[in-house]
Amino acid sequence: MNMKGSLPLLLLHTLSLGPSHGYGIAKEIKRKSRGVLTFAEGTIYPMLHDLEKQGLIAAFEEEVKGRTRRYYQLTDAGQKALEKEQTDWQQFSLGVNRVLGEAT
Amino acid sequence: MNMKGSLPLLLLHTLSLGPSHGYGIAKEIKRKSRGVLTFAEGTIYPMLHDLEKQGLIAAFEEEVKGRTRRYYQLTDAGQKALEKEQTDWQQFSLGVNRVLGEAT
DNA sequence: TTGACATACCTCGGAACCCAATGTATACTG
DNA sequence: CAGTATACATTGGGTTCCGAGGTATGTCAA
Repeated sequence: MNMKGSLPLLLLHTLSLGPSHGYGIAKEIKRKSRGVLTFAEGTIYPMLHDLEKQGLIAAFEEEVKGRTRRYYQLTDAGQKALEKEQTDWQQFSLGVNRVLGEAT
Repeated sequence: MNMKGSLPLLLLHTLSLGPSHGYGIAKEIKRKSRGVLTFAEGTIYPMLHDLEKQGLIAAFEEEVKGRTRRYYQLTDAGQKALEKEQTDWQQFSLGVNRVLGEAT
């Protein structure tokens, strides 16, 4: 069980809605979580590189306003990984709530 | 924001129901979470020592069946810390679910 | 009675996750 | 023109967690 690391889940899920780039993903996650989940750039970029190395996401570069942006999109393996991460999260979250909820 | 570490929360909460010892706490958490949250002993004991050093829990030893057991109980500071951990968890959990839930 | 399994404590080394700080460079806005 | 946002990245280090290993006693079935 992976007790920690919700970042891969969040990254994968965000990319499942369409291709995006590091900076944009970070802002999306922050916005949707209403400021609760604010991952630093020093966290996002290395993790993105890691997911790419694992083949869960694929990168392509694109010129936007004279600047090269590095976009990422989910691969098939990434889609599978996302599904696993999601059930893991549900299990984990339910587990914690059960421990907190049950009196004995 | 503390993205990780649900263990202190779980430990503190378990002790808030009454004094217990490392091995027993571990089994309790596993049982209540229905096997989802199974922390290894190599995780539990060092964390217990850490919480004690922080003054959130206090230890006392007791003889049980000819064996010395090291019991822990929540201190006042530990009670406060537990409350903080609980709201942190709710925030975090809600945040993740919001990111996963919102389509855009 | 002997071997297996549960109870109960512990440490060490290392992996994974995450951040702060720092650096680079361009675009927009007042 | 200065400040802020965009956009990428790396380095060093802290925290969290686990696997593997060690020690010792109690219980129960074969």
